[in-house]
Order: sequence, then C-alpha cells, then structure tokens
Amino acid sequence: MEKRRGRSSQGVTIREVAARAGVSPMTVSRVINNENNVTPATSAAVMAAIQELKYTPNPAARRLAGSETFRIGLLYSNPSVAFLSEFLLGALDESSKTGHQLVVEKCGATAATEKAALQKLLQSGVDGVVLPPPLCEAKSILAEIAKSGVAAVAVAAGQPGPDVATVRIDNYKAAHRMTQHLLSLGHRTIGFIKGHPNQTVSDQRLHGFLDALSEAGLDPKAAPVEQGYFNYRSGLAAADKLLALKDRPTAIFAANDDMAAAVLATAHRLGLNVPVDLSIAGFDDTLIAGTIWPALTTVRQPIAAMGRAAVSMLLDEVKRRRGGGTGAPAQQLLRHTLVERESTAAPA
Amino acid sequence: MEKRRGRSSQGVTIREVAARAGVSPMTVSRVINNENNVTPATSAAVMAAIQELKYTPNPAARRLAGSETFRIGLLYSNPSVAFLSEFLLGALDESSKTGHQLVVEKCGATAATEKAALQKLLQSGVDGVVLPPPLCEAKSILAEIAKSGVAAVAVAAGQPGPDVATVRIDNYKAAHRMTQHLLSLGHRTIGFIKGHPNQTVSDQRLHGFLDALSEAGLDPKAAPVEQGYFNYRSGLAAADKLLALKDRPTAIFAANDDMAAAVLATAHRLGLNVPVDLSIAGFDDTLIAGTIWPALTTVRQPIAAMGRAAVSMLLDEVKRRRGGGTGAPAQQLLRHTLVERESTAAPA
DNA sequence: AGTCCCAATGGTACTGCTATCACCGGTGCA
DNA sequence: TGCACCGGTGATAGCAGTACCATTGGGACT
Repeated sequence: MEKRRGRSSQGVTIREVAARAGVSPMTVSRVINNENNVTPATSAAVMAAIQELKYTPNPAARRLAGSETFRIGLLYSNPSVAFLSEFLLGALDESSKTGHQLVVEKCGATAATEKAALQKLLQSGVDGVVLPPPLCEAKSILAEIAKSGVAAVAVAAGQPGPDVATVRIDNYKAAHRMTQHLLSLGHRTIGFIKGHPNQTVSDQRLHGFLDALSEAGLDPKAAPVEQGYFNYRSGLAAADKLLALKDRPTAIFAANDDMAAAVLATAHRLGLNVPVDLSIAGFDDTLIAGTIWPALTTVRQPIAAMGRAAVSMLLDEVKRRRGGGTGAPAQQLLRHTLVERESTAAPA
Repeated sequence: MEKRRGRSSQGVTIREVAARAGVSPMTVSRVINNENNVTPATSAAVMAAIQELKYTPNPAARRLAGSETFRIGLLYSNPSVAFLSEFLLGALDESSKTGHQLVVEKCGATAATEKAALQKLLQSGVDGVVLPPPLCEAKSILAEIAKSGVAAVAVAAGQPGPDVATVRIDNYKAAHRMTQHLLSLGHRTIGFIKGHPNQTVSDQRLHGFLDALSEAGLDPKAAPVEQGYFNYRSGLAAADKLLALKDRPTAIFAANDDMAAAVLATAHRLGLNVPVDLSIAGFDDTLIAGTIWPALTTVRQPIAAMGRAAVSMLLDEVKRRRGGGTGAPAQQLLRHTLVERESTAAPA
C-alpha cells in the first residue's frame, strides 16, 4: 500500500530489486558498486533480480546520497574546434556520469582575459580547473593557479608543471613510431613540418622524428625540416618549400593533420600522386584526416578519453588535497595509436 | 547543532540561503524556479542572499526531488563524425542540465542491425528516442518506432514523419539563399553537386538551388548538375566532370562541405585560383570548412542547438503522450546562417 | 567450550531539493 | 458582518540512493 503522492517516477527502484531478491536495499547497493563483502550467492540473486526488473540506478540519487559533489571548471580559449568538441564530449560524459558539475568558460587570447576568465571561475567556487591546450601552457594561467592553490589538470601539455596533474600522450614516442613506419616502408628522404613554436609538443614531435632517423643510420641534420604553425595555411607554405627541393622528399611528416592536409593539397596541385609519388603522415587524427582523399595516415590521440581522464583525475586531485596529500599530482599517459590509411606507401 | 556525520558536501545549501534571507527553504526554491507567487521584496532578499553566499542549486538533488526522470535514447549509425560530435555535445548538455538520463547506442548500417539496436534501447526502457541522420529517414526504424509507440524526434530529416517530432533547418530556403548569394556576385553558370539520393535533404537543397536560378531568369534545365554522395571522393569525381565542361561554371555549389572541399582540391589540381577563377560554396559548416584554405563559404546549421532542441522536444513529446495529448508532434525549424568566407567572390 | 573477531547483512538517518497541503491574513462579495 | 476565497508562505514528507553503525552468525583461537 504505497503512498505515492502523484510524483511518480516509474523507474524501478533499488527497493523493488531488494524485495525481489529477498535482501535489503543496502545489499543491492553493495552489489551494484562491486563491493567485496558480498557472498557470491547473494550477489548472483541480486544480479538476477536486476536483470529481471531491468533496473538501472538513478544517477541523481546516487550522487546526492554519495559523497560530495564537486564543481569543476573547464576553461578554454581557442584550440582546434575538432579537438575541443571531442574533448568536451569526454569531459561532459564523465562528469555527468559521476554526477559532478562542469562549468565551461571560454576566454579570449590575451593574458588579461585569460586571467579574468579564470578569476570568474574561481569566484564561482569551483573546486578545480581543467585546462585543455593551449591554456595548459599559458604562464599567466599557471601562475594564477599556483597562487590560488586550486587543483588543476593540464591536458595534452608537453611539459607537466609541478603543481598540476596532466593527461597526455607520449608525443615523442608517437612521432618516433610514425617515423619508423615511414622508414620501414623504405623512405630515406623524409621531410618534416614543425608545429607552433610556443607549444612544447612541437619540440617533442620533432625530436621523436629526428631520433628515429638517427637510429636508422640517417643524418638528422640532413633532413628537410620546415617551420609550421599547426594551421592549414602554414602547411601550404611549408609544403611548397619542401616539394621544391632538388632532393625532393618521398615522404612528408607534418606535426598535425591540418598541415598534412595542406601537404596533400599542394602535392595534388603539383600533379604528384599520393601515396605513390609522395607519402604523407599527419598527427592527431582529427576529422579532416578521414575526410579527405586519400585519407591520412596519422597518430590518433584518444581525445574523448583524455576528457574523461582529465575530469576524473581532477576529482582525485581535489580529494588528494583535501586529504592533505603530499607529493606531486598524478600524471597520466594515455595510449596513442598509429592509424594507417591510404596516404602512405612504399616509395615508387 | 547540526549532526553532519562526516559526509559533508561543503557547498552552500538552500537551507543556508533560507536562513540568511530569513525565509523558509521552500520560498527560496520558489525564487530560483521563477515561480510567480512570491512578493518582489521577498524575492529580492532571497536573491541577495544567493549572491552573497554564491549559492548554486545542486542539480542532482533537484532532479531527484523534482518530477519524473526520463530516460531517453539516442541511436546513431554512421553520420559524419563532425555532425555527431557537435550534436552530442548539445544533447548531452541539455540532458545533463535538465537531469535526464541519456543512453547513447550505436548501430551498424544494415536494416537488421538498426532494428536490433533500437530493440535494445526499447528493452532498456527508454521513454523516447532521438534519431540523428541518416537514421531519421530509415524506414525500418520509423516503422518500428510507430509500432512500439514510443516518442521520437527526427533530427535534420528532410521530411517530417507523421508520428515523430522533428528539428531541422529549412534546407530549401538555405540553398535558395546561397544560390542568390552566388548570383548576386555575378555568377551566371553555377554548377551543383547533389547529395546522397536516399536523403530527402538532397532534393530540398537541389530545388532551392534550381528555383533561385529560375527566379533570376536563368534556365534551371541548363544548369550543370552532378550526382554526389555527400563524401569527399564523390565530390572529386563530380568536380572533375563539372570542371571539364566546355562552358565551365564560374561557381560550384556542393550540397555539403566535404564535397565542396573536394571541389577545392580539384580546382587547385587544375591550376584554378579560388575564388578568382572559381567560387565554391558548401553546406553544413563542418570543421573542414574553416580548416582548408581558402576557407569555405557555407551554410551553417546550428547543430549543437539542434541537439539541445531534440532532447527538450523529446521530453515535451513524452509528456504530451503521457497526458493523452492529441494532435501531431511538434515541429521545430531552427535558423540557419550564411557563413561568408574566402571561397566565393565575383567571377574574374 | 568459551571468547574473540570478522565477514555478511540489515536498519536508520541523511543527502539537497521540491510536491503537496496546511495555514494565515487580507479582500471581495453577499 | 460574515464567509468564501486567494495570494503568499511554511511544515512535512518524500525522491532513490549511500554512509555509518548495529547485528548476527560462523570459524579460529585460546
């Protein structure tokens, strides 16, 4: 004889499951949270009941009853839209799944507006801040963070700061691996287009490339390297220079996909057949990589996973500080993958 | 003398605000929900207290205490990743903000797997389903939806079904407007690349184009039109044909951005200067449009807004049906915008 | 055999907010 | 003048979980 007063919410509740399984709600809670103090038999019975009733726990209730609810801020300026949207996807997903509040704030590109936006976030009482690139390397932001003492996670930063947690991939290794791939196809003259000089990852990718060449017995100083700025247009310019060399490279490795796409366009303009006359490799696996034709061989960063990881690490970090934790914040290195598509092949 | 038993959650609560403002928590609740039975004076006092304490309501608690929590499904097969990620962003944001549960399910491309995935969603007890393209036009899915009687929202479908709510832009008008833009620049021979024949929007965009030509006194039958399939590669083929015509178009309007990007690549390959020798227009404003150079003039669909709208409409629709609502589901037409970038100009 | 301990489980209170209804003073109307 | 009514407000009881502590019932140990 329930007393439901009109505000029904017809989902099945933990109590119904408990009744069905002949245990207390608490036990059901333990089962769904994988706690260890439950007899296998009990656990199985509960599981069965869950299946039969198609029970799914109510996340709102879980969060409310569970421990603290944190509010975390995500501050971004103007990274690649592709990166941001995928990253947000992961971050939103994680925070909604764990029931924490995510406050997203956009800021301009100047140090002043960055600082103002950060202040605004801090004012609103966030417990920690997620910093996707390029903010994760902005000195003014990092200084402000350190001063205020809030927890922070830097995403895809080349160089982990001392006070912030970081999520990233191993850019050096990834570039190294991609270079090995090109070498193994038989390329000996490989051009490289560097990324923006104000981002640490640019250096790491370059060094991964150069070291792989050395290890293969080639002279890294002889490798044709051009400066780029992570955008399409700078890729066009760099590609023009590289493809005009007398000793024209048979492969070009660009430090990101946008620039690689520009190399592809330039190659086509010059009447080169990709990948027969020229192999092209990118980095990031953004959308453009799979869109154009031939599709780009590239390095995939698990961006959505980085978003999830960033949120989850930030929560850990907040708790760690609350607990008076000592030592350094966590660092997490996610796995990258080499995505082999149609833009690379053995030289003609 | 509170009895906080360790599971603190140090955010300020509605009770603290109430105490500060000298009213009951209920009144604070009324103020933050903009209910009308509150004296302006009381309301102001509460607002002040909220400001002072930097109070933000706890969404989990709100949802839990509020009315029903719906579970809504989002089924997608393989639309453009760009579209999907932006769409998901909006949908996730809306559902997390309103506190409803969003279950995302991916399915293969065959009718059988589509049906199976839908069944799985329905089994899990969703109250409604969001269908982004191309599923929103899949007959088997729509039939299944109609049969099961769940609420559904079709997104960016050309043709609103009778039983489903829809969110979309006016594709006809958008294409019409873009064509007018090209005409106003002085183009008289404009090529068009059609979209995939299995999507209604392809037709609508084509007709918007053709009608704009007629209205400008041109013969739509004389317009060079090629079939495309919404992907880059089909755009390459179509562009090859269009640019090989003796009476070469001075502008090409592709039914989406991927194909427009392909036109650009082909133009460059042929040594044409864009936009001087050839203007190019796309549709969708996906990421590639802003990445390549020159950046594409295109039509922007407010995709994230469509995601938000889809979720919110679906909730309305579910409630409407619960209430035994009669009549047809809602239709919503969002505003598109013409994004003028560097790929269009007056003919040389 | 008695004691202690620990693993398994249950009972209760509490999370932050809102639905519902009770209440109260002031109108409008008979 | 009396009474129904109504706008503004408060008290209470949940919403669906989980934290915390109590309880129980075997072993392991003395």
